[in-house]
Amino acid sequence: MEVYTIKDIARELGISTSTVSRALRGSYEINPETKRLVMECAERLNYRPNPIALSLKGSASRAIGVILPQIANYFFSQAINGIEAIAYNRGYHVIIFQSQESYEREMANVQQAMSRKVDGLLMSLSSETSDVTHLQDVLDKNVPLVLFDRVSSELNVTKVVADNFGGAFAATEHLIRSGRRRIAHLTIQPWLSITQERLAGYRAALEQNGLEFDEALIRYGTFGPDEVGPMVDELMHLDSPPDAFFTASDRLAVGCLQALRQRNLHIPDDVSLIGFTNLNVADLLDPPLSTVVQPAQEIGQIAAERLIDQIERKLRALPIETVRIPTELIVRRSTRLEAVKL
Amino acid sequence: MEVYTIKDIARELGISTSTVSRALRGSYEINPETKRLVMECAERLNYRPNPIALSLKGSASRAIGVILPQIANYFFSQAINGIEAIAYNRGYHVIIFQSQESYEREMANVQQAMSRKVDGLLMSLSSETSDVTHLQDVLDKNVPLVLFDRVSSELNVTKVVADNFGGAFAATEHLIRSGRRRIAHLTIQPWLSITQERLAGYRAALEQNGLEFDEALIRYGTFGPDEVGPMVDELMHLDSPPDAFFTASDRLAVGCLQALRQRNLHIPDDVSLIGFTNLNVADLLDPPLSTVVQPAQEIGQIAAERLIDQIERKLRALPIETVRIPTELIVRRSTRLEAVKL
DNA sequence: AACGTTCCCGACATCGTTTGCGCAAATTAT
DNA sequence: ATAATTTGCGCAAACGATGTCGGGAACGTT
Repeated sequence: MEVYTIKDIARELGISTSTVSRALRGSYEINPETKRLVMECAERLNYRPNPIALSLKGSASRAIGVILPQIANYFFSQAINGIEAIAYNRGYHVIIFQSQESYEREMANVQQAMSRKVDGLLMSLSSETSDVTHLQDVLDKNVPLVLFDRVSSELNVTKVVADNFGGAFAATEHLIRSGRRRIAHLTIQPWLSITQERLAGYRAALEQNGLEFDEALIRYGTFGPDEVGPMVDELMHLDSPPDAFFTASDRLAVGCLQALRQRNLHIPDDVSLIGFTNLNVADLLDPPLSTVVQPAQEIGQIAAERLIDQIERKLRALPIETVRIPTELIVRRSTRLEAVKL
Repeated sequence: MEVYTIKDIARELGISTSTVSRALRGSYEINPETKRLVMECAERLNYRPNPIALSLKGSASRAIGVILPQIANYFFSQAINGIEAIAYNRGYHVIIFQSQESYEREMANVQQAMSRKVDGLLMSLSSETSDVTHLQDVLDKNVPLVLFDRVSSELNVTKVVADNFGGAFAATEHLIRSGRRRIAHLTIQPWLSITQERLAGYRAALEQNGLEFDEALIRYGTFGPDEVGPMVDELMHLDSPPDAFFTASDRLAVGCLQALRQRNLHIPDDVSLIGFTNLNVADLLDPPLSTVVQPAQEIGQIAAERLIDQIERKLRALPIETVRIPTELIVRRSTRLEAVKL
């Protein structure tokens, strides 16, 4: 388990380190025979180039940085899984940073990732982030950047997102078709791309079905603890309370389910509930929760692929684009009114 | 957002880099006035030492490596959360590696972590790992190592674990007290420390309550997909089938719940179910799931604290010990027979 | 006046690797 | 046979920071 350097190989073979280095990277100006010897020796000693030294030199560190709000979250942990799988296959390490939904920490994370000389950066923005100059700096330094899930329209980079509009549209339309008319939407910070897209899908479904969009039915969460209960209370005390809840995240869906049950509101008799979530136990809940599933792992995989493509073909600029992954509507009992009649 | 080096400060102040370096680390042999100037300049330029260069030099990299089987797992993602919180507070970065339950990958991860010159290593063993010489190598190189959750008795290092014996004992006793006599135990690979401890707790509870330990009621999972259904089928076709299931992990608990429901076995009328899990939606399941909760985040925190303590007080060897964090039994409807009578 | 101490600070080597340049030997062209 | 080219390889300088020397200036001591 000793760790050998290029020097060891050089000494072993009685040649210079430059020659070893060039031989290992297959330079044309090295004698094929020498190359063979070097390769053989490197193999024998189980030589692995020191990533630290490489990074310091400014060349590839074969590490990509991932900055996201929270690891302990169904969506993100699955996304990381996808990222890690691709990165591993293509020979990259993943260095993970959590912004904890803080703009401050996100900026610090970016700086640290840069000083660790990552070859590229994969990010999902914190909920506090509205200014993206720290990311523009990354781009200015020519470090590839791919955004996923929570993206910013102000940056001209590749983005990988779920079809938030389509998912929200489908969820809302499903609720309308099952007879709901007052559909509340619990969502997160309004300036986030995903919030806006989901809200737009929700609104479009309402309007295309001849229903009025009512701002009073929208609630914006802040990732605080136990914030869903009060929101539900407020909504249920409206003159015209909601008959359905459409939530925009894992946490909100679970919180809402909990709040509704605590208040003895029966689902789906009193109100329907549908979530935008990656909860893999959704069908084991009481009642089984209808959801719009976003393929978190796939989003992570595609984001990682795009990033590594960019890293490796730096010269030939790859097209900047927004990849939109379809979501899937899964109807379960929490929105299935007929089921109640059984 | 420019990034400055020690050279920039040296040039700015017309002094040498050595002086700047020493001034920054408060060496006694630098004129207080010079120190002040350097500090001030560093502050002004927002100087941050380059972690890569530090690592190369062999000194602290202020990064700790975390190697664990899977990120997308309730327990581990919460543990990472705890680790990251402590690491961040104490100025360390966290580099995460997933072994994907593979011994091969775990060894590769260890090598990579070492070549990235992490200051210390935090590990939970893959389910394939029985040989730990790769970790002994780490210790031989004087790199601090702390194991958590899945630990090995063959290594003389600090370990942080849940009270697996106590938790299993409590769960089993609870089942016995509620009238169960044939308690099946679904667990994971038998050579893992947590498996053995939980099994021992289960067995002790049985024997102290005058019940026979029956090997036929034990099933060992392998992290394969959909493996729980067949296990349940086998058990229910025994001459004397179980009247309760005690599962050793998140995945098994959820899988078991699903399997039992698919087979129309009513919980807890037909069989009770209790899990050893960190599922935070356990009380929203149908039925709400009794669990032994292990404080994943706390385990992560304590492990990180111990590791960083070891890193920073390398000289004075800290005591090696096994920290055992209490678990908590939470009884919900899945094991509450009386509740059925409502 | 000559010597020994302190006090500050700079030159240089170092970590592992890459890379520009140059140099000798081997090969080809004249 | 001499000149021009090619081939194969080594030297040394970087990357950013630290640490080992050692040296000059300003003291105090005989």
